[in-house]
Amino acid sequence: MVEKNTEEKIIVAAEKVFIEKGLAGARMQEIADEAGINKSLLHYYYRSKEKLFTMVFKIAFKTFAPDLIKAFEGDDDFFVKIERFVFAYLSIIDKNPHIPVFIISELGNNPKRLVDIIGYLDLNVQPVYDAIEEEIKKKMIKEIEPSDLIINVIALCVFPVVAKPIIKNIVFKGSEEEYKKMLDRRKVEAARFVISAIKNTD
Amino acid sequence: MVEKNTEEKIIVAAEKVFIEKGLAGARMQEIADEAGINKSLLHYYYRSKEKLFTMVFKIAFKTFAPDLIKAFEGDDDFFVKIERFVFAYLSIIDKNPHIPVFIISELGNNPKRLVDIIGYLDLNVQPVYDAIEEEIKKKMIKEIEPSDLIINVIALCVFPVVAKPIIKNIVFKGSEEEYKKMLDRRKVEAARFVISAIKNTD
DNA sequence: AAATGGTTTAACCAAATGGTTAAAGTAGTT
DNA sequence: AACTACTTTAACCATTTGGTTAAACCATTT
Repeated sequence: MVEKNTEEKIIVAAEKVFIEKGLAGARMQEIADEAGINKSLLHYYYRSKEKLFTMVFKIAFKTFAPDLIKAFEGDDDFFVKIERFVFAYLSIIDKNPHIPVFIISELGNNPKRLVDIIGYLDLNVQPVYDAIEEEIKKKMIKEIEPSDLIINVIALCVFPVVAKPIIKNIVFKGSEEEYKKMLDRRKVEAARFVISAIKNTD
Repeated sequence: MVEKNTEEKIIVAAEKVFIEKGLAGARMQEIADEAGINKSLLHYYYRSKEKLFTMVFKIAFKTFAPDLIKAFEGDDDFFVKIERFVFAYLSIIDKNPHIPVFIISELGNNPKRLVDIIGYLDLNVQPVYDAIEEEIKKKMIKEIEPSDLIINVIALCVFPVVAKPIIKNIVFKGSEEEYKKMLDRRKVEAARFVISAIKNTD
């Protein structure tokens, strides 16, 4: 048991409830219960549901904005960079498997929310674009739109987790074990798949 | 204006509202308004919100369960099958871009819902597995777990749509046009990417 | 003309919900 | 001892929400 102050306890509880039920489905009482406090105190710290939600959402989003830029700087081989990124990103997802669905759901209900957040994080994808274009110029990889490549890499990481119920039940006939094995395999195989797709064979 | 009976009008209206707001966020009054009827009549046809939602969800899910089996039967070249599937599936998504997020969201909130549905649709993925394994045996494609390949193909189709707000705002800096161009490109490029990844070069 | 099934109106209800208020208690600080 | 910040209790409130009921209306069919 780690001692936590009330503010933190509330955030942790709110995260849990919001991620599980969404903004509309979550109840302030449930968040208070989960935090082991009462509703009055909850409102004492965070004036409204909307404000509390916004905090939680921002935290969740920050956790998941992949640090693409960081992964792609440095002198390492481009393919090694991809391998490292996929492994790192899938490891984060492993630890927080419900966050991607949460973000996608709430952004689906209210895409405007993102506009506020973008300001806080400075996400400049240009360096990654440049790195990809350089590899193309050097004929190390095939011609591809940089944005397409980025989207593909992230898709191969995120989709298996957001579609878990479907994949687990239809592809793996309900086996949690088979599903987990697939996710684990993917930490290496997703990068292999991508590299194999773009590597130049001239 | 096509004349519709009330039952249909309700389903159409319910689809719209549920997809937009989710189960918890949708209001029966709003559905009634959208259908141009009153709440009494709404309950006259569909006794409860939950029942109406279940109907809508099943319809949405059916629309989106990709007909993998159909796409992979026949004598055509395996790579042509992939190309055809990707094109067809992305075209369906084009026409109903909000359904994937809807399914993922609601399944995230209540994964049990899927178990009911699976009975209705007979989804046997075995033939697709077999087809993939045969290609591997014939050394036409590289070694890959069939389930991984299936997941990858669908990920490359679905993810760009479910993550639209993020992709549009971060990758394409808010440009709807650039985003749409990417989706269109993908109808051909996603298959190219996959084929390039798995084609054997021995 | 009577019966039928769909439709409207409008009032109604119980429960839930986000949020408030006020008064009292507690622990540490000055 | 007084002050401060945090915490609890518990009552309270306005609004919303899913759902019901009953009476009347209307068009078609019998």
